[in-house]
Amino acid sequence: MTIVLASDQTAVAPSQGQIIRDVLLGRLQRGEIGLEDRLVDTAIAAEFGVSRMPARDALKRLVHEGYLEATTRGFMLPRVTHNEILEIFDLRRLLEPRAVALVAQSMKPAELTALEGTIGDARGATRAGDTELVFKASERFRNGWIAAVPNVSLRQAIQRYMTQVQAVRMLTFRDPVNHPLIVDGNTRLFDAFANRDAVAASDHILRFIYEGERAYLNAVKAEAEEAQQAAKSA
Amino acid sequence: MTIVLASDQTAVAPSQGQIIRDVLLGRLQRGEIGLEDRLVDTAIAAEFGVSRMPARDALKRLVHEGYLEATTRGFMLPRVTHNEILEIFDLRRLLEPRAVALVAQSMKPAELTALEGTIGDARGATRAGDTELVFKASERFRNGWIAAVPNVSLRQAIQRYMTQVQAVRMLTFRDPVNHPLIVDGNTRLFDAFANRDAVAASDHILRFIYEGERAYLNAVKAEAEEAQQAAKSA
DNA sequence: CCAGTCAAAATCGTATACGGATGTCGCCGA
DNA sequence: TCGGCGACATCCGTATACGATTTTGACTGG
Repeated sequence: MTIVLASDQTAVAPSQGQIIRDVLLGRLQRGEIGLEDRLVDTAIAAEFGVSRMPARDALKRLVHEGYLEATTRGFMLPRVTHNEILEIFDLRRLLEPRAVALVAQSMKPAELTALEGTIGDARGATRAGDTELVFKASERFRNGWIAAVPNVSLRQAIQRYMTQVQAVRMLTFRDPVNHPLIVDGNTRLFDAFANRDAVAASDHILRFIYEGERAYLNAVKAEAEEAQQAAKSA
Repeated sequence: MTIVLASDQTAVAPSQGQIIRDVLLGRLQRGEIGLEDRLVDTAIAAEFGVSRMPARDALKRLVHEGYLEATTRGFMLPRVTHNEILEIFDLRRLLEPRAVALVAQSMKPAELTALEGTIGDARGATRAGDTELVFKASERFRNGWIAAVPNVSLRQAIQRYMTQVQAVRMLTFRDPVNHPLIVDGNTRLFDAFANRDAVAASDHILRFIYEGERAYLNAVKAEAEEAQQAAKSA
């Protein structure tokens, strides 16, 4: 897999700010930055051995990309509202069926093989009951097919809300009941890719998104009940 | 109309960079910056009476928003490729039918009245043959309904590609044949809004986008033939 | 012991400065 | 006269520094 930049083909010399931004984005996407963490430019600068400017640059860019939120005291993860999450499910239903259809028609054997590996990993991890690994494998599967979306604008539109999806995903993953649903959904999607069946891919992802929404709503309900129980017992 | 910021409710003190960015964006959207113009941070800084930092900040933000392109020698208008334009038409067909359907169901009387004004302006300008005014009115119509999209995430996804749409629109507007098509399309869409007819709104915008794509392809073909003519006569 | 006030720390936004890369222009030779 | 080469100008990225604002924490008075 070659490194592909956002909009250009020749990467002469990525600036420090760019490098830092990429590293931070990786951490954000891997969930290494918690809701309570505050990212401060001076700290980032010290870590990377540069001045505040490239660090600030990276932070401001991440804010603009929607990955962070600027506060009066450092940069933090944006607080995603319940409503926003429902909006994003709606948006996903518009974009992703077409995206996977295009992928099904254009996927190269090498990409297919890479995806197959993540499916196997997820299956193994589910049997072993390793939540963390199921999560990682499913994330790699998703990132894999998104990277294969041939319509660049469509791909970028999908990637915009990836962090929020990631957050929701982390919530629903806490209930192991959802693990087989996710693995099965991914498997069906993969089979559609392998068969170059664009229609099946669309149908599967749509069903998958609806299932994800239901799982999210269940998780929210469970959390609310839990809070109520705690309040009652106190 | 109250001033609503991108993501927050309280505007304590917009930074210089923010102000400059807004001013430059206005110029870009009004077409005051040509394809050959190079925006340089020192010049911007001098114009606004600040240092390079806020100017650079504004420029980099505009780059990230897709309004500008960073070169080794200043910031310029991005060169949108033919392929990218076709991709965006595809994306529009996915997002905008749903968006206008939601608008049709949720539009407030005040917003409707504002849109009605732009329709009237466009009709008048078409009769008068004033390309510039038709363009402006149609732009205000589009911005008007986009602002009324209740799903914030969906709205932002649409706004992301607005500059590119704007560029294409400017190209197709050069042929007055397209003016009545545009005005009629907007009128049909407006009627659907007025009748709260979500289905009709979806259908109209979809047809409108297809017409837009055809007009774009015709404009490209016409341009190519023109270039050929010029080459032959030379 | 608690509340109010004020000072200090933290952090952001901006200013100024320097080095490096890249494009441009003029000069020189064929 | 035209092409190649080198010095200069331009502009970007980054470093360092300073003032403003907001939060935190301690100190004092009730």
